[in-house]
Amino acid sequence: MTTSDPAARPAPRNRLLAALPPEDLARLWPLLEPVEFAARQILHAPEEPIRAVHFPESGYVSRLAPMEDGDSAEIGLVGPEGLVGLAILLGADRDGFELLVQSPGTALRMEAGAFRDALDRIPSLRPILNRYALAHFEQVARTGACNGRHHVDQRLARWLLMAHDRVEGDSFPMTHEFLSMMLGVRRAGITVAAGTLQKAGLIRYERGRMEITDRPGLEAVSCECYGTARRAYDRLLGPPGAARKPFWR
Amino acid sequence: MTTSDPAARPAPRNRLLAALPPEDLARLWPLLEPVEFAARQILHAPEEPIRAVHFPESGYVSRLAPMEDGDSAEIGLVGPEGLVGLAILLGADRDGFELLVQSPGTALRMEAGAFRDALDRIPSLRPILNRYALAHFEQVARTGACNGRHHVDQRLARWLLMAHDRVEGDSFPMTHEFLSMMLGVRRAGITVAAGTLQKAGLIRYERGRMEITDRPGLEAVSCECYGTARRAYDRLLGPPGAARKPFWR
DNA sequence: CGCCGTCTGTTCGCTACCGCACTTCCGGTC
DNA sequence: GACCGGAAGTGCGGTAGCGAACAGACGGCG
Repeated sequence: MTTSDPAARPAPRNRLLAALPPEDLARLWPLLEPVEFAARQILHAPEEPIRAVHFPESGYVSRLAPMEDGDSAEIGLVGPEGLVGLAILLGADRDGFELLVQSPGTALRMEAGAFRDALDRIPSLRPILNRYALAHFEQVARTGACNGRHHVDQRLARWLLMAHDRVEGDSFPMTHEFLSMMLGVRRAGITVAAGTLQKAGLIRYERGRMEITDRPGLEAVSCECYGTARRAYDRLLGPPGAARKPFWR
Repeated sequence: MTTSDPAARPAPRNRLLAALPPEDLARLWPLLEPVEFAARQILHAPEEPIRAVHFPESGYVSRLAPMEDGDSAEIGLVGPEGLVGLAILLGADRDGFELLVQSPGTALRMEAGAFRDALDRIPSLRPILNRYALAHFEQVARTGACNGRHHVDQRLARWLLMAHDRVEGDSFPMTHEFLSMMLGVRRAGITVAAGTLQKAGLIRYERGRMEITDRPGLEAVSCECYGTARRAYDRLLGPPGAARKPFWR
C-alpha cells in the first residue's frame, strides 16, 4: 500500500533517486531500507564482497585507498548526490577501496542482489547511475591530478567546499587532525593553512567545529579542481533542482 | 562474407574484444575500422563530443587532466587491454579529459552511434566493458593516491612498468622530458631518478630510448600502486590468457 | 574541584623537489 | 665538415612540507 502509493512517500533527498520517474521510484521503494550511518562506520572494505548499496540522504562518505604504510589516502567523496557501491553497478562484487562514513547521517540501503535485479527490471535506473559513475570518476581523477600539483592551502579550500556541498548549514564538525588525514599532510600543516584561511575571513573554527563564512572567497582561493568536478556533476546529472542551493537536490 | 566468417578474422589483439564470445565478436566486426594512431594524436579533447570509440591493438594512450596553468596531468593509461571512450559507455557524449596517443600503434575504431547501438544489440558487450571501466577507475584512483604520497623514484618505476605492460618488447622510445610531463615533475628530477634506476641495473637508456633490463627489480623499487592496479585488471577482466606474458592478451 | 584526553598553536632541523640556467653530447642536415 | 636542435647531465639557491616534539587551551568527568 504505502509502498506503492507515491503520495505516501516523501520526495527522496538523494539526488539520484529524485531523478527517477515517479513510477519507477515507486517500484524501487519497497526494496529500500532507511538506515543510520554512524561516523567511522565502514560501508565496505577493500577487496571484500559488497553486501549492499547505499543511497545517502544526509552526511557523507569517503572513498579511501589503503596504502602499504597502513594509512589511507582519500580520493573521493560521496554524499546525497550519489551512490555507495558503484562496483556492483559495473558488474563486480567488490572493489579495492574502503568506503567510510565521515559525517554521520542517513541513507537508503538496498541488498546487492536486489539491486542487481532492479537494474534489469527498471530500465530508467542504469542510465542515471551510469552517469553518476562517470561524474564520480571525474571527481576522483581530478582529485588525483590535484594531489601533488596544488598547494595545501588550495587543497584545503577545495576539500572544505566539497564537504560544505554535502552537509546542511554552514557549520559542521571537523578537526585539523581529520583534515590532515584527508589531504595526506601533517596536522601542523593544516593548522597553518587553516589559520591563513581564517585570517582572510573565509572560515572560522574552534575545537572540532568548522564554519564557512565566505563561500565565494573560499572558491576564489581554491584551485580550479573544485569547480571542474562540480560542473561535471551538474553536466551529467542535470542542474541541482531549480533555484535551490544544496548540491544534492 | 569475410566479415561474418570467424575463420577469416584474426584473433583480436585487444583484450576486451578477445573476451567476447566469437559469435558476438563476429557481429561487431563489420563496425570496426582498423586505424593507425600517430604519436601526439588527440583521440578526444576535454568537453568536446566524442565522435568514436577506439579499441587499441598496439601502442598506448594517456588520459590527461587539463590544468589551469596550461599543462596537463596524466592520470591514466589505456593500451591494448582497454577502450578509449568510456564516457559513451556510461551514457554521456563527452568527458573532462584529453585522450592523447603517447606511443603510436593501431586500433579498431567504431563510430559513437554504432557503438551505442551495439551496446543494446549485443548483450555480452556491456558487461565486459563495464568491468573494464571499473578496472580503469581503480587505476586512476590509485594513480591519484600515489601522486604526492610516493617519491619520484617510485613513481617513475611504476610508470615504466605500466608502459612496459602495454608495449611489445623491452625497449621503447621515451625521453626524460616526456616522463617529466607524465609525472608532473621537473625534467632534471627525472634525470636524477632515472640515473639511480640505471645505476641499480634496472633500466638502460640513451637518447630517447628506454630499455627495461630487470623487471622484477623494477617492481621491487616501485610503490605498491603498480601491483594493486594491475591486480585489479586481472581480477576484473580475467587473467591475461594462459602462460603468455603480455598484459593485454 | 582537579584530572585527563583531545584539540590547536608553534618551534626546530631536515629533505625532496622546485625554477632556472649552463654545459655537454649526439644525430642528423646542408 | 660545420652547423643545429633535441636530449641528457649538473649545479645553485630557494621553499614547501616533513617528522618530531612541546606547550597551552578547552571540555568532560570523576
